[in-house]
Amino acid sequence: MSGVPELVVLRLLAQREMYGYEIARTLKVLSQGALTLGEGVLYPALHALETRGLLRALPRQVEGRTRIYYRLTPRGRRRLARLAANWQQLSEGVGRILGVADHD
Amino acid sequence: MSGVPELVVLRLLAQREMYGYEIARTLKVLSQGALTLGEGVLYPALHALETRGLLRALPRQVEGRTRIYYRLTPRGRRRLARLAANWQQLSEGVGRILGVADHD
DNA sequence: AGACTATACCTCGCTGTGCGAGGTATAGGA
DNA sequence: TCCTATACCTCGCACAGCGAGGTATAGTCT
Repeated sequence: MSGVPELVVLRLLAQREMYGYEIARTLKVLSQGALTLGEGVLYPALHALETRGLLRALPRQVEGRTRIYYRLTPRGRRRLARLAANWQQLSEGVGRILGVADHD
Repeated sequence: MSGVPELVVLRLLAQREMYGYEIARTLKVLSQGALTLGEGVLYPALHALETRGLLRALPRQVEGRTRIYYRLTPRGRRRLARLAANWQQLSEGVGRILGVADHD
């Protein structure tokens, strides 16, 4: 399947550590609304990524609320590279098919 | 989700009518292997699209074998337009996220 | 004749993703 | 007091995607 949520989460965390709610907001802004991860997608995804050893969780108290920051592990970084390459391929493949003008 | 199989099938059929096996081969070639629809994906997808009125089936006998050609209906054409636009948005959104150099 | 490959269709059943809906709790403004 | 924003969470459904397997014909090679 697409694996888009996993891909974009890893990509954001490759730049700097972020917490869940922040990731959701950032994705919405960056993609200009084209890619909105609901919390029912995001949080389970983060937990799965952590369990699989691609992220490390760093809980912190900020202004009376708990934030769980996530940081990419080396394995996570490798995984990101693979997923990004896959996406690139898929994206180009689909683009090529959408773009065929007339092809015997 | 992505809906990529549906999208590319509709796109191919928007050019000319094709039969299942041909669609599979064509996709493989056009996408340069990046997008291979297994028969377990393709045939059920074609049936679903026909049931939903997006395709019309045209069985023909060719050299002793049955081929089922599919042709896009007007509804199918409209559906394709919507899916293509969605894909464009998603693709650009993901691209923007993957491409962020440094953002703070 | 027998075996194998390519063409051409099909179904069944699993897996896992994606997702909405709902739930908890704190801080702060109206 | 109530509502909104922040910040986390889980449950359970729906459904796509996919492999594996099955049928049948035509042609080729041995």
